[in-house]
Amino acid sequence: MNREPTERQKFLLALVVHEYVRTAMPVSSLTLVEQYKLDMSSATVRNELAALTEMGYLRQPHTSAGRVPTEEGYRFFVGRLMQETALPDSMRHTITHQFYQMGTDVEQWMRLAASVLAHQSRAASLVTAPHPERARLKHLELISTRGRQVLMVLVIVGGEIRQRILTLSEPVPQEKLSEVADRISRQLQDRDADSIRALRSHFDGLAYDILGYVIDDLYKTERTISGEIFTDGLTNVLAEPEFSNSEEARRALRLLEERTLLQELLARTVFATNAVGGVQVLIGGEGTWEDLRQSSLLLTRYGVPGQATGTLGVLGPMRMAYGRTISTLRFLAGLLSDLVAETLVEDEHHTN
Amino acid sequence: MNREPTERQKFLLALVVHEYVRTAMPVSSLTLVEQYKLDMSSATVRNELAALTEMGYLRQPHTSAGRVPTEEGYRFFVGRLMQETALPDSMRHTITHQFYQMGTDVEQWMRLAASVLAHQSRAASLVTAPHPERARLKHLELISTRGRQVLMVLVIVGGEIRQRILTLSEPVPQEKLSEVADRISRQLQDRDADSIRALRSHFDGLAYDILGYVIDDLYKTERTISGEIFTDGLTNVLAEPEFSNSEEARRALRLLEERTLLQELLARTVFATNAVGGVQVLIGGEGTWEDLRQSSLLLTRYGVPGQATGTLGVLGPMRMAYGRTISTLRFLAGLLSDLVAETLVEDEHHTN
DNA sequence: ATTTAGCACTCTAGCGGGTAGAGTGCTAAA
DNA sequence: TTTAGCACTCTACCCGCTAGAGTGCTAAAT
Repeated sequence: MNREPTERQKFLLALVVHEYVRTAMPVSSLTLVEQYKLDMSSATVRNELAALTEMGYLRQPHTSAGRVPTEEGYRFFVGRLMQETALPDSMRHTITHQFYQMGTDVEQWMRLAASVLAHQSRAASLVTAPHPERARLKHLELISTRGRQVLMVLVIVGGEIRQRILTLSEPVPQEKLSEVADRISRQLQDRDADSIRALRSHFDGLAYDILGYVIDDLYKTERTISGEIFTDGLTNVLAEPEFSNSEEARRALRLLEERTLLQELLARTVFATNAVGGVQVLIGGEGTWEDLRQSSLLLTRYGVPGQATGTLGVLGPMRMAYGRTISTLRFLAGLLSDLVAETLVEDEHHTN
Repeated sequence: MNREPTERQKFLLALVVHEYVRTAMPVSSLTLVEQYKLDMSSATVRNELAALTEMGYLRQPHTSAGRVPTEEGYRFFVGRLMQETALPDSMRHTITHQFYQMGTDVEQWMRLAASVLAHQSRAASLVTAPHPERARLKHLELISTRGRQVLMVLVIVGGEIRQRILTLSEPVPQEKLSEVADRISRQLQDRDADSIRALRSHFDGLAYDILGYVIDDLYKTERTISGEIFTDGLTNVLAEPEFSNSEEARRALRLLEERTLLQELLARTVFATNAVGGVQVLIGGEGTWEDLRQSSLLLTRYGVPGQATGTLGVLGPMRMAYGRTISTLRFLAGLLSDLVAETLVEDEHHTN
């Protein structure tokens, strides 16, 4: 069933996908000939479409309807036929400019990335903040609040900040707290949880206790996929005809709402089937994700591998402008990677 | 058209609302008699329903259909007829317990609040974090990163934390930075932006510069309605029949997605028409909000007025279980207010 | 060996008519 | 004032029909 299509068949398959993405209606042989001024008759096209249908790349909603790509068809298109629609240079510049103008606020970057992705792909986007794979201590601060309660602020290499309220066994004056925090900051700077645990025994009572919380928090930082998942363009997917019945829409949106589902998905998808230049393409849920049966999910990682990475994703109908979406993803991933690299270099420099 | 209904008419109006909320189908006179074992005939009910229709509280989708509440009908119901469905004690305890178990992480509180609200109301919920009306400095930290770049961490009374990267005119060693931060923290603790601005001239070069950023950030904190708006239960509203056509669904969800719209709404709604014990009830967009024509929005504030407050909201179809939703809102607002008050007291105590 | 014109065939979307039933409003009696 | 009874209205649904879109196949043309 899946023998290699001829060149002409591949060409026609690409046209069918393109046309179907554009119109959301089954594509007929005559439409193709007229729309793309093909140098052959509709009968010839019909024969070829019949062959593609035989091979499993197209299907007919019913006997007297045009053709629609199957999941297999989309996969073949994305993997073998698609040419990326490069973003116009002006657009790239505008976007780059926006990011650099935004300063160094990670949260703003994430919102902007989500917004750009949603706009360009006309689908729902999701972005996770860059997340250190090994959380290393950059700075510790202890602030006395009331009695035995202390606010612990943990600055992690890369800029992430964690806060937490501790309850100590007895009240400790601010001077003492500052002194301990300062000692820990200086002596354990740039160390990760494991390393701090090994050195913990060198510290006395209060510092020893505090380090317990620090280690705990560093581990927590490594474990959580990311504090927050930024999304945008949810309403885009509701606008698509395949989600007009709203039951399908719910299925898809549930993913974006239930972070646990999403995290599982992200975790399992790192090793996904269809990858184009670092972009994972999940079409129709790949038979595994019931809720995504009608949808496609594109994912890519950005950042500096081994140090801090995050995820960019687009969720939309299977009938999606893969070319434009993938190249947007790639462009944004590159841009964000540069930004992350720069902040890491800054930290690095500080270390030496 | 709006003369006062008789007692019996009010009673029947309440029944119609109740029944329609339950079934989402037009309510007939016979249904009412049977469902609620009324001590009168369907003909009598019919006469009363006709009167209520005349008054504008009910309408008929077509001649031979049952009755459906109008916006006016819902307003009358909420304002005059509704009895709140108190949450069962066991539920209150469970929820309270969850909050106290969660510790002092504000973000977790918000997520939990959004989740509880969405569940209880079976609609979409939105929650903004408690936000100080006057941002007062609690603690300042300056951390050298690379060359002239410095990470400024601002802890604000109430627990909020802001971070920002500054670029100084020349490199400054960490010791000097710490000393300046420490001096500022000690001397300007608990002061707000205005107060710090007045005292700024007492400080020398570096500290003076830094204070500029501090003042700026404090103002920013006061201006932003809240860093983040937490939502949950978006898929609940998609499940409602009135949103099955997806165009309506988009309109409603757009509000929750576009934070600017939402902020405008929150700002203008503080002075809204229909308020029940602190809960603002916006029915059918009150003629102003085109996107909410089919929806109702319930809002309430929580926190300590004049110090730190936040907003709780529920967005759902006009056909909503107002009783349960409002009492849930009230309960949660009280709970969160207590929590906020406690953290404020802690800070207060620390001050003395 | 392909390509293509021609044509019979199939299936859907849409329309009109016809019907059952739900629910009303009204009238007249209780 | 309530209620039984009934005529009336409107919808939802089913049915059959038709126009048209698009196919697959066959046989001729290249």
